[in-house]
Amino acid sequence: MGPRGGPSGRACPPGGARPGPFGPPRAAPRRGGPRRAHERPADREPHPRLRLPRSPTDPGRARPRTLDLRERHYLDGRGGPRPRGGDDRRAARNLLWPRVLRDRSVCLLLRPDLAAFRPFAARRQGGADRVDLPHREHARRRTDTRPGLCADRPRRVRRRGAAGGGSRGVPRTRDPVPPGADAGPPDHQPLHGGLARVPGLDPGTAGREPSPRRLPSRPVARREPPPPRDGAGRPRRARAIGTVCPREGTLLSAPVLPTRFDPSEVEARWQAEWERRASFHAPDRPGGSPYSLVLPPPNVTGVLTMGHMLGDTVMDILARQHRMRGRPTLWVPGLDAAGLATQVEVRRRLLKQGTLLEDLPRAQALAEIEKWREEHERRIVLQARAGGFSLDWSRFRYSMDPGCVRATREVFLRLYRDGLLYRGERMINWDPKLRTAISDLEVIHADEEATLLYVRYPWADGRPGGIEVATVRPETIFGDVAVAVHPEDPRHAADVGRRVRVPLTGRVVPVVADPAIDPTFGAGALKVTPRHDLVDYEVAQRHPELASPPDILDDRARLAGPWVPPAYQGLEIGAAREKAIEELDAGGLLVRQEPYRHSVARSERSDAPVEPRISTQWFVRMQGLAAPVVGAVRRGEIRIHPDRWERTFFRWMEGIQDWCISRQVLWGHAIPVYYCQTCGRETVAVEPPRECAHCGARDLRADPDVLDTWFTSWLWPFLALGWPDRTADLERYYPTNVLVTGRDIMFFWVARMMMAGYYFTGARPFADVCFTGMLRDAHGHRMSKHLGNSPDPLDVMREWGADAMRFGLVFPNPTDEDGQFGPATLEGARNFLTKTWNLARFTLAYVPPGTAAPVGPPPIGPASALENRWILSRFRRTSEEVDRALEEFAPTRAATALHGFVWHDLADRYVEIAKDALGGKRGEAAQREARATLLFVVERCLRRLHPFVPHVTEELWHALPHSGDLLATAPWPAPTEAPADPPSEIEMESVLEAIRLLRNLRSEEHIPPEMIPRAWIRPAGPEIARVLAAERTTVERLARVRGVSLLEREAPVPDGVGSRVAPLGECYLERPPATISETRALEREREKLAGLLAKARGRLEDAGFRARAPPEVVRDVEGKARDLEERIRRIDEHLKMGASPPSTP
RNA sequence: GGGCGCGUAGUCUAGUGGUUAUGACGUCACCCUGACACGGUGAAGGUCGCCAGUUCGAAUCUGGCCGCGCCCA
Repeated sequence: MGPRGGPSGRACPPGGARPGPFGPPRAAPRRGGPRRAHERPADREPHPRLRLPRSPTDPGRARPRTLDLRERHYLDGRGGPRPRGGDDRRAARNLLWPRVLRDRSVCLLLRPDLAAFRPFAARRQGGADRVDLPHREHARRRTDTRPGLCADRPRRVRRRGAAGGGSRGVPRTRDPVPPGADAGPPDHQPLHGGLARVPGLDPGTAGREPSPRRLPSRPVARREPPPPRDGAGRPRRARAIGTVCPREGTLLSAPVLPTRFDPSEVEARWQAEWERRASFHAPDRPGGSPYSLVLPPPNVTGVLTMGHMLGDTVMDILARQHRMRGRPTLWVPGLDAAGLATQVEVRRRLLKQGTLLEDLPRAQALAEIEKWREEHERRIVLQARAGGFSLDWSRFRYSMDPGCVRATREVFLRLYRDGLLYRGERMINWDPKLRTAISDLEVIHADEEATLLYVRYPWADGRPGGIEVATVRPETIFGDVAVAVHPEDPRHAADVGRRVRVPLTGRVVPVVADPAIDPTFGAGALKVTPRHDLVDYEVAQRHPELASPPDILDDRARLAGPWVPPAYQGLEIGAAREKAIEELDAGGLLVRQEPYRHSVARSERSDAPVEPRISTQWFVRMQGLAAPVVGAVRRGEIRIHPDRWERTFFRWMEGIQDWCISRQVLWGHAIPVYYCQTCGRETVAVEPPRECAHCGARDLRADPDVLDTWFTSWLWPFLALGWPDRTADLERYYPTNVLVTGRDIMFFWVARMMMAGYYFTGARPFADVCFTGMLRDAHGHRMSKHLGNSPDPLDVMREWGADAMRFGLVFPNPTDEDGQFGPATLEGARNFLTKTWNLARFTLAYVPPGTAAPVGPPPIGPASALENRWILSRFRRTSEEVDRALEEFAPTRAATALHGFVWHDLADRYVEIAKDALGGKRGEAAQREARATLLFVVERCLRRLHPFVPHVTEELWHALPHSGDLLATAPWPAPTEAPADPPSEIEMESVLEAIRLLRNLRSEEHIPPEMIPRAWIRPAGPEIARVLAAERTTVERLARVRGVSLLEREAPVPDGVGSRVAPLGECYLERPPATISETRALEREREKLAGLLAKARGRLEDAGFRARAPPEVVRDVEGKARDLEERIRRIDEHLKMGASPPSTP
């Protein structure tokens, strides 16, 4: 399928140098103008060998209509004002560039014999629609293409025409890169060897739907590329890397990468390849020191959210980095059944179909839940795989698999035997909707509006008046056993011991004193309802003389029980409350009502108001379990990152309450307790017993309850490795190294895992805990499924790619704080990946065929080019920062360092500076050194970036010379590889500052783009002078100036120049005659410097400063002040000069 | 109510006592420049929440206040 699948586009237009439709408006002055006269017309023509054969399916006709429009425009488009406004532009662009045309990048082979690259071509199958398009068209130009909007084109043309037509401006030579050592025969080894036909490229396992472009069976409707342009009209986008040296006929035979990378294709391919090679399968017998972590098993309740992706990305960064460091690395995936939570979801789904889960027979209900689990497990696994996370899927665990069942029961038995479990009647949180006990942690408190009622409880002895009681829950009045006041409350001192009649019931109860009563609340008196309020319960405990009441609410929170009058029996709370208020009012006992805001406890799962209720449940005694953990964290045996959360952690651990572990729900691990119907005692066993352990009777009844889902989860780090068996994995990979999770489950899970780890294995379950923040959407709102603002990670990955998602998650928001995540974040990440991609394309263009993989930096000495010394030194510093940040669990810092280095130091500065040397303009030795430096730094950047963005780096790494099978298993380079060279950084600063100053002047003086002005610099010191003299050509090229002269200290200021004063020295730039001097910038600069000088002088005049500040600081400030004075003096000179009209240069 | 944390350009963010306060997004201007317009160059934009204190010197340390968030009750 080579030719068919191969590029249908062309590297360069096949036609001759005839004036294309783009020709007249733009090309004539610029390219056809006199300054290009030395070029043969054929220069814009590709070398014959660069021309690609037309694919048989490419008839080379039938131009899309849109392109005709475009053409017409360029033919006749002139005159009129330039349209403004993004919408117009966008509309025009959309009209003219159907998405498929715009987004598909160039895919070119610059080699005629496509057969040699069949694999590559095959992989790019579907490239049929990848036409060689000018989609880099400037937005404005696109606008121009709309008939009638063509507008201002002439304005530009006029200007250019003026510049180009006259003798103004300096002809810019555009020497092509001369052939270097790479001018040899195009026998570069095929890249991507063997990867094209990855057998396991199964979209299912790869977690991604196949891109239609990759479907081989269906030839995509061909889009004809735009007509060949030549000269200036030729769409620039059509350029491919290989054309860097077309004139010499040098062919870089490497398959040219498209200008952007296509994540859907690249990512699925590498995921399949990693899987095929079992790259993430942890060795069963690891040598060296293993690195292990468990994936916090997501709940089958739903699917993965962006929050999961954040944690997973952080874990993957750590895992991949350690794997590259050569440590046998195990990352265990898993899934949590999340009993109650899942059951609630299944119940909700069935309810929509009109079925009540509770009505189904047990087996059928469980089958429904199982169905749910299957569906969601599939989805979750798909999502996790699509992210490219380096999980060892062969070790996948599910919290309800047989091993987990056994482990959970063993743990129960052990705690029971050790006396840490008890069954008791205590006040627990009751969810009346789900009709189960829940733990304290599953209760959410939130402020809600309510009405506070003041109810008069009349004296029992019939005297007038009574005691005023404030309550928001009048319906619980039937459960009252007393009225309580604070013992030191003078208002009620006389009332204690008297008796009152409970309204609506007539029961007589005492007034008691109790210190728990808040005398400032309401009227200072509270009704005591022990069975339905924790505080009241405790009050009642302290007053054993009070009656012990029955429940007044049933398990659905309806009024019931012997103390409830018939009229209220069976009423829901709300109805009962209304009725009570009505009757109290009617009876004249309702003194007043006022609005009241108070905290209401609701169930996390059902959102129903939680009823405190006395109930018989199983509990774990936590205090003994917590003690060793607190000690361990204090000793630093387990470290929490960021460490400020330790305080919160300790506070909770020290006030820890017993854990209610039994749940009255359908789904979960059964409580392994059996009650003997004969002797009444309980038998606890891992395997269901046949007879009572105490009396041997066979009449056993299993406990009907199940265990809290966290009762299994808290075992996860060792359970996932095979505990309680002494498996090989457990031996070798436990304790694990790190746990990464959200802070929201610090108590639920993290703290309990620590307790379980120490108690059951005698060891810490992990050495470090790393908390991630919550994600917020672009508006700053918390991402939640509830709000519907949390996108499905699969959608995000489909649109942006897994790598962009991953990078967007850790950059730029700190991972341990709440971070914003939205399209802007993703766009930034994607742009960075595109930048990296193009940096590699650029490198590829300058890497001679057959270049060996870089083993280390090229030998660099004092004679080496400054930019090479500088970039290596910068890379050294960046590498150190990356390693340090990762060690400190700060992936954001590492990502930021890499982002800044790759984009700004490497791409913006180094590459621009080194272009001359790379192209061979500075001689062969310089070229060799530059190429070796570039290749080394780029290759090492790919390695360091790999844990963050594994797919794109793997792809690029294979395209560049490399040694080894996979980047995923390539060694992590040591930062010390590259030499640190601080002087080079100082020197380069001068060069960069000179460039910046001149560019700045250029911009301020409105120097037209085509003008290359002369420049002068008066360096501030000999060292700067030396550097600038040595790097003069670099400054000239990057600042687009010519003939930089270094002025002596007293040399006069050249005439007709714009000027700038800076620490570097003074810069002057020739300006076009018509330009009026811009003094504003100078004045602004002077103002700023004067402010700084005043500040410095103030400090120097301060006797205290001179006396107490360290001498070096004083010297520093003195130097600074002198420097500032000098610079101000010079600015003043310039301003004086500027006042007189400049002479013509 | 108690505790913890956070307030730095329009937005997000770096910054552990001496910096001309970092970077990104956004804005404005110019530009297709032989890797990249998902790009390049330049510019504008800051009372470092407010008030006091410590210090020769505070975005940075202390206290108070204001605002926001989280956890716990």
